[in-house]
Amino acid sequence: MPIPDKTLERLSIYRRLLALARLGDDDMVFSHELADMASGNAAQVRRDLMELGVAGHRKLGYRVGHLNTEIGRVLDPPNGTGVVVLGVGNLGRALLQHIGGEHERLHVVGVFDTDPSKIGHIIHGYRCDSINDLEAAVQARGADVAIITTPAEAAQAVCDRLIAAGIRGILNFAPTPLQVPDNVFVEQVDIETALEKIACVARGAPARNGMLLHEGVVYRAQRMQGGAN
Amino acid sequence: MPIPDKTLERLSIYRRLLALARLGDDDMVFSHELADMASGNAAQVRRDLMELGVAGHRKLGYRVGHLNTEIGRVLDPPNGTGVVVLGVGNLGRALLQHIGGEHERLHVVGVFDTDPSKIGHIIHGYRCDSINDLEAAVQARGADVAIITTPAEAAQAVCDRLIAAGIRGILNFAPTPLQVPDNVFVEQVDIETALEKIACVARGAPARNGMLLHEGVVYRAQRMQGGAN
DNA sequence: TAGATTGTTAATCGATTAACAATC
DNA sequence: TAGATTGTTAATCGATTAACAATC
Repeated sequence: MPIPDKTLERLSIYRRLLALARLGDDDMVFSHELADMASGNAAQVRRDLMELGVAGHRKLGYRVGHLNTEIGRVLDPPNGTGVVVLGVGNLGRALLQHIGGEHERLHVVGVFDTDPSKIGHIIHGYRCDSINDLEAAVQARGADVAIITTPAEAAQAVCDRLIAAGIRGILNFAPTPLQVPDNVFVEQVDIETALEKIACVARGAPARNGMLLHEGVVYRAQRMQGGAN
Repeated sequence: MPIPDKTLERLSIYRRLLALARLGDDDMVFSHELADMASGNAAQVRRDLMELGVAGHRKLGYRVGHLNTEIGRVLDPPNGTGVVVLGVGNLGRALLQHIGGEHERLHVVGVFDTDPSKIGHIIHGYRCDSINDLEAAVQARGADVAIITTPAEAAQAVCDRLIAAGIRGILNFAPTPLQVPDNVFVEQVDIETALEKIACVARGAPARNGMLLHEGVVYRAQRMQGGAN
C-alpha cells in the first residue's frame, strides 16, 4: 500500500523541523519530541515512521540521519524536484523568490508567460519563456511539477498544455477547479475560500438554524498544529 | 452540530462557481450540475446543502438566490471579512493585490511590517503601519482574520501579538508551525511541502520497501476536482 | 529490575459515497 | 403515470488516536 498523502506531508514537515532544530545525523530523536515540534501526537509520529519503514531504537528513539535519508528516498526525485512556474504576475514572482535560489531540493527549471513584454526578460534570476516553448522545456529540463499562477480564465488552457507536455502534478493558485484526467494530481490553493472558512470557524460556526451553539467551544482543525499552549 | 470544515470550504466554492456561471437569483440549479462544476459528486452537494439547511424543489433543484443568501449567512461576518496582512514582502504584496480592491466580501483593513522603510508608505493602495499599532487597529477597524507572510523566524512573535489583539483566525504562509491556544484556528499554507508531496504522488509513490507497485495506478486526492476528463 | 519507549493492532472519529424511499 | 430529483440514512472508506505487549 502506498504511503498516505497526509503522511507524506508530515514527513516533509518532520524533515524541515529536524533541520530547523539543527539536529545532526548522529543525533537521536524521540517520537514525542518530534510530535512536540510539529504540535502533533507521538502515536502519529510513530505510525508515520512505520509507514516510512524506519525502525527506531527501543530506548533511544530514532536516528536523525537515517530518518532524513529515508524521507528523502520517498519524497525526492533523483535530482530534486523540478518546478515550472506558469504566469509571472505578482504571485508568480513572489513564489519564484520564495522557492528560487536557496532551496537544495526544489529547483525552478522554467518560467512561462504569454505576455510579450515579459518573454525573454530575466525575473528573479530566471528567464521568462513563451508558453509555446513549454513542451520542449519540460522534457529537456526535467520538470516534475508545475505551479499555475495565471488568471482564472487562462488556467484550464495552461493546465491542458502542461498535461500534454507530460506534467502529472500541479499546484494551482488560480481560483478555478481544473479538469484533469485521473493520472494527474492537482492540489488547489484557494486563498479566498481559506479566508472565508477561517473567519467562519474562528468566530464559532453558527448552527444550521442560526442558533449559536455552546458559546466558547472551539474547533481545532489545523493541519499540523495540535495546539496545546 | 456545527457545519464541518470541509463543507464550509465547498460552500464557498459553490458560491463562486454559481457567480462564475452567471446564474441569477431566480435561476435553479440541480445538485448534479453543481457537482459537475465543482468536479464533485451530487450526493455530496445535497449533503452539504442539507448541512446548510436549504431545501430544494423535488423536481426543479435549488434556487440560486436562496443558496447564495444562506451560504452568505453562514460564511460571512456582518460587514464582510476584515483581513489584516502581516509582512509586506513579495508574497504579502502579491496577496494584497490578489484580495485587495475588487472583492466584495474580503476587505483588507490593515497592513503591517517592522521595516521602517515600509512603514507609512502606500502599497497597492494600503498604508503600511507599524506592528506596534496592531492591537489598536485590529479593534478599531474590525479585523476578523490575519494573513502571516513574515519570514519564518518572525512568525511566532507576530502570531502571539495577533492573538493578544483578539484575532482568532490565521492563515499562515510562513514555513513554521505556530503554537496557539485551542480557541485560535490556524490554517497553514506550506508551498514547499505541497510541492514535495505533489511530485511524490505524481510519479507514483514508491512502496515502503522501495518496490514500485502497480505501475500506472494513480492517486486522486484533489481537494474538489474529482477529475473525469 | 524498574522505567521508558517503540511497533503495531484495535478503537474511534470523521468524511465520503451509495442507496433508496418520498415526491414533484 | 413514468421519470427524475431531493432528503436522509446506512455503508464505506480513510485517518487519527488509544492502548498495550515487546523490549531495551
